[in-house]
Amino acid sequence: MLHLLESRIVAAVSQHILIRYGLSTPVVLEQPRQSSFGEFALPTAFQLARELKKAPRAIAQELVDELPEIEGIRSFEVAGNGYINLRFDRAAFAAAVAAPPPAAPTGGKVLIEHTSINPNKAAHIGHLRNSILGDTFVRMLRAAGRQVNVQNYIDNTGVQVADVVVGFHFLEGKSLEDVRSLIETPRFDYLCWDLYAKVSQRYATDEALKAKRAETLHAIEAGHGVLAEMGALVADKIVNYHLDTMLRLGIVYDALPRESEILHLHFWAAAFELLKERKAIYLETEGKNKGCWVMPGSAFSDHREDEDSKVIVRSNGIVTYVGKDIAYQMWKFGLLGKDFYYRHLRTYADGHPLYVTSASPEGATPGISFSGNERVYNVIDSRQSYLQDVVQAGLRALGHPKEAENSIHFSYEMVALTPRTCGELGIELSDEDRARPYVEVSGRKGLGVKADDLIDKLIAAAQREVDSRNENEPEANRRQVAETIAIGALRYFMLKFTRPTVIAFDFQEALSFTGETGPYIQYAAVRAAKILAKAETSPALPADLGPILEDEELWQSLLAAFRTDTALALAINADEPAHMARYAFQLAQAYSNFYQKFPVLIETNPAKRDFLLWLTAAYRTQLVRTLDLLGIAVPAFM
RNA sequence: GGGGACGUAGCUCAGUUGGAUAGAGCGGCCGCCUCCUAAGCGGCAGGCCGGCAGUUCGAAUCUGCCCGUUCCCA
Repeated sequence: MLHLLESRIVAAVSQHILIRYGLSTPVVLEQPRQSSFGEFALPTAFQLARELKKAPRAIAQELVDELPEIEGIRSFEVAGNGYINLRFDRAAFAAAVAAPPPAAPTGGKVLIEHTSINPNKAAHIGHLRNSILGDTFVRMLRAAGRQVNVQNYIDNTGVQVADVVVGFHFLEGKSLEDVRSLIETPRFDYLCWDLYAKVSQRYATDEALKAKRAETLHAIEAGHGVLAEMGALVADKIVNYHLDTMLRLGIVYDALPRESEILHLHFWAAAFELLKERKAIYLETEGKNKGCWVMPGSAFSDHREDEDSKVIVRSNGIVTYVGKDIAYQMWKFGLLGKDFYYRHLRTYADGHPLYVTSASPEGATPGISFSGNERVYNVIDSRQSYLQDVVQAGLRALGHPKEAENSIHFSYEMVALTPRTCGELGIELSDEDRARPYVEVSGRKGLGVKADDLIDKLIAAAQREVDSRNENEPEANRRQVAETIAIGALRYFMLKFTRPTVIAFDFQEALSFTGETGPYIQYAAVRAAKILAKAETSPALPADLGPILEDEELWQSLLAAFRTDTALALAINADEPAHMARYAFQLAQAYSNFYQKFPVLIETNPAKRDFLLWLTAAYRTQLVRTLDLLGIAVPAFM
């Protein structure tokens, strides 16, 4: 609604400036710093001042005198040294906001790929940031009417899986049958976590073991033999663990594209031919990269010379990860001329299916494709930005500038640990590390906080709070509420930081449920629900709003309740879920203020009571909706 | 050596794309439950927006050069 009014103002003012001054200055609307200044401010006079060579204030006065009437706006006035402040027609705004128009679907297919954890060990907090960011952005885009598919890429044939197989087979002498029974034991993913760390450490001193690594990797890539079977068993089982962990956070997927199918369906071979044909890569004939197929450095970076070329195919004929990534990215846009087969893997509780890729039509569901997207978001941490640049350059060199433009590296900084938290976890730090602001999580060193452990710890902390406040509620309900609060706390914590900010993870901070946290926002929604449940009447807007809305505080409360669409548009435009999280907190703050100042149920003026109840319902709706965008549910009680 | 990100209150971070008196949470101090849930609300204290120069009517925001932290590529 607010959004609609904004575009109406922008259109009217731009039109006026074009006619009056013959200028097509972009009109910007701001929210005034002080609410007493009005609902919107136009800094347009400042922008015009330069071109018109007149004082901003004089231009502002001219505009105010001459601007036509705009539906929904009560007044314009000059303020400060040239601002134009706008005030709404309050009753009209309330009436319009009570009956909002439905959002229309827009745009083509969008693909978001997130999570993409190596299937060789349990997920950790760094992975949680990835998944929560990706999932939240999916929710935001869908709410804005976009058609979004969600993928979780599975590198089931990579070195990390190979390392765990090396551990089982060569270090511990386990047979295929041993592993087959081992994967059914509880917390197999934790067992792999430790084994992976152990193998990684061992490589440093054990050359013989390290030699087994390449052998194992080749066997897994080829896809047959005992080592390959063992790798498949491990990877499939760990993927299941990851899916379950993410499901605890309400995160689901549409498809799991796997590296094994990218290999077996020869995606790279098709891409290689195209890259050669379009001269995107060339065969190096001298220097250190002699015999390699390389992409010139100038193709992917303004600051690089051609000598800084990136090797795509090594001189021994082995393709690098970037090469395979280019092929895969081409598939995402439907530029490869190849597709996977898709096999049904599981059905989520809401009935929506999850597919995994397959190399043959046997057992596949016909008529499905996740290829051919218009826009692709890859949620990957910022350490990969160099490689993502190369992938993007690959598309450009192949003659697909539009697809390169629509390849978005949705990057974010890592989650590290504070030295204090390392201490709490019993991780020994060097003096050098202790002096650092944060310590990087490392799977190789087994250094990190496992996702499920963190979730369990959060639930336990929430459970203590819930139990102490709600003795009379049945235990099952209290458990349910504790889980909802824990997930709310975790998701909000991961979302409150903007993407380029390194999160120095600290248990004390993450376990806090007061202040700027998920539970604070949930609490606001619960309080509103309680009032609505206790009220005898159902909320309805009273006929005569005039006198009620003259109360400045009430008017500000009403305004604050209806900024969701504007906030969503801004957050999507900035590719920044943190903006949405921030808005959710501000909405909850606005409601908490309203709650404190205006006791609804004891209000004696009937019209005012109706209005307060109606506004409570409005806040409740907006809070639930905004929290849903963040993937946070509202508990039944708190 | 080259490139990216960051530097804002004691701590952790926002800052709507260059606008009015720089904000929030935590921590500290003071206050508010006879009244819809105190996981809440109000108040106070706390700032050379890393430094210097420049662009602009106007800079935390843009440009250049330094200093510091960090990631990546060699």
